Amino acid sequence: MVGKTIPQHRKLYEILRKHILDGVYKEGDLLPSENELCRLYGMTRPTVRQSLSTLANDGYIRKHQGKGSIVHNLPREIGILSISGTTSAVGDRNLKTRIIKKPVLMQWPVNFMFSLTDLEKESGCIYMERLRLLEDVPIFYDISYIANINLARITARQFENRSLFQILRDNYHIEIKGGDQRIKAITANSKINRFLKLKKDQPVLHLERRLETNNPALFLYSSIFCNTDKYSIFGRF
Amino acid sequence: MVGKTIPQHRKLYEILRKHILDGVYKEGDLLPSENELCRLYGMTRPTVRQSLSTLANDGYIRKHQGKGSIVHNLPREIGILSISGTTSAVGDRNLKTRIIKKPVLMQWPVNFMFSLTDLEKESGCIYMERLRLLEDVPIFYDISYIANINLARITARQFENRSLFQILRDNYHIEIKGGDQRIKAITANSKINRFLKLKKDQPVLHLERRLETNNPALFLYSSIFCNTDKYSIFGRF
DNA sequence: AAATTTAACTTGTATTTACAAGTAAAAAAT
DNA sequence: ATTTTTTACTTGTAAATACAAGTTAAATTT
Repeated sequence: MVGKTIPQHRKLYEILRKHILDGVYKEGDLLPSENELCRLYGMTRPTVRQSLSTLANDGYIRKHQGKGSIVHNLPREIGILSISGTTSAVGDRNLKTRIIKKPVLMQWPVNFMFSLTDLEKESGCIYMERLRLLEDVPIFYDISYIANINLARITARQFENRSLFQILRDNYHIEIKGGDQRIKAITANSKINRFLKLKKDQPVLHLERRLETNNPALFLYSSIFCNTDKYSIFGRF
Repeated sequence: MVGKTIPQHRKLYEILRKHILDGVYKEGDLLPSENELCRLYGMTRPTVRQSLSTLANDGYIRKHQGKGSIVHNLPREIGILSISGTTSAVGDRNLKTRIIKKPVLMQWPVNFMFSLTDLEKESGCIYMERLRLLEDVPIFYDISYIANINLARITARQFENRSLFQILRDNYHIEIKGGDQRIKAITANSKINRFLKLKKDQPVLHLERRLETNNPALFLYSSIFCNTDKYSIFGRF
């Protein structure tokens, strides 16, 4: 029932993306030509072109008419601007998660940062707070809100060092489709200051994000406080 | 010589985009189906699909298999995250530009924020500083750097209340193709403080951007300080 | 009346074919 | 030797076709 066939263009996308990330194709390299990829992977050109188009959109390559597709695998730093989750952005390697408040079911806050649908308001809100550490240095303080729509037993699950996205995907078949966010520079309150181990009056990046999922009624909200002293937030467009 | 034919899929993209921005299709509306667009504009489905795919990538619509393409024209606030220039992002209406330092040709700063090619280093750098005001409130302090490559007489041009991108497009046929940026929350120095009329110790958003153009050797660099007290930086992904 | 099935839509995937346009290097002419 | 032209690549655009898969509402059955 869950077993869906993965389209060919997606397969090739994943293969090429992995090769780029693994360094098989390096920054500035030309990818094999479209016709060559057709031969190599037994696909037709429109299919290959769809893979390359997605790669270009995601910033992994840049296409040049008459020349080819050039790898553009910049160091991504903390790329949470264009990529869905903190985990996939940084790369799971050195990012640890510490749960500050375990997920609980509660009412939505008054004057919530985004406007909510009636269904969301009725369903109530699953709330949690997590601290994300990069090489044992606290970088993100992450407050998450999800409407309690078809998420049975979620408050009982194990969140430690596991991505929220991963849990939603594995247990509830929920995928992130896109979203939008607002960014501000603020002075943190004492609680954020304590958790992020900030110096006095150190400015903090504040992100308010609304993520859309494959369930049109279900959104993920998060309020993220980010220490940008050592690391930058990085994005491509 | 400059007159290039615009592809059909691009034409349809522009038409639909304009209709969305003008409110012909409103937030939540279904666009005409792909087959209907084929009939309406005399194109085949792959061509129509290319237009819709670009619209979806740019965040104007969201596609749903079996349902259709749904308009997704959120208010974009100050969307300089995903859109190329400050002007196009905010909408030219209320954004004024005040020149602080007129463009001059100079050497690149030592320890420049991005790594430069040898050609860029040799060419020297066109430097300028501008203040951007939204409804007469200073919002952005914008420091721009461009390599002096085929930009004859640029230091003599009129920049007041004209987008840098517009000048480059109109006079030099340079288009922005993409780019990347880093974002930090910082405490501004006294100069930035003065121009942005900040309160004491008010945090400021700092963006360092590198924009790529249709000339593979030419990049636009800018260091932008942004007062996010009243407005947020906005982005879609 | 309610539940189920069917039919008529929608977008998604994929192939095949053809030519246009840009790039770069080899070949030819100067 | 240098310049120009040709050639052989590359990606871009576009059409015609076919079927898969998701959605919705009408038709049918229960």
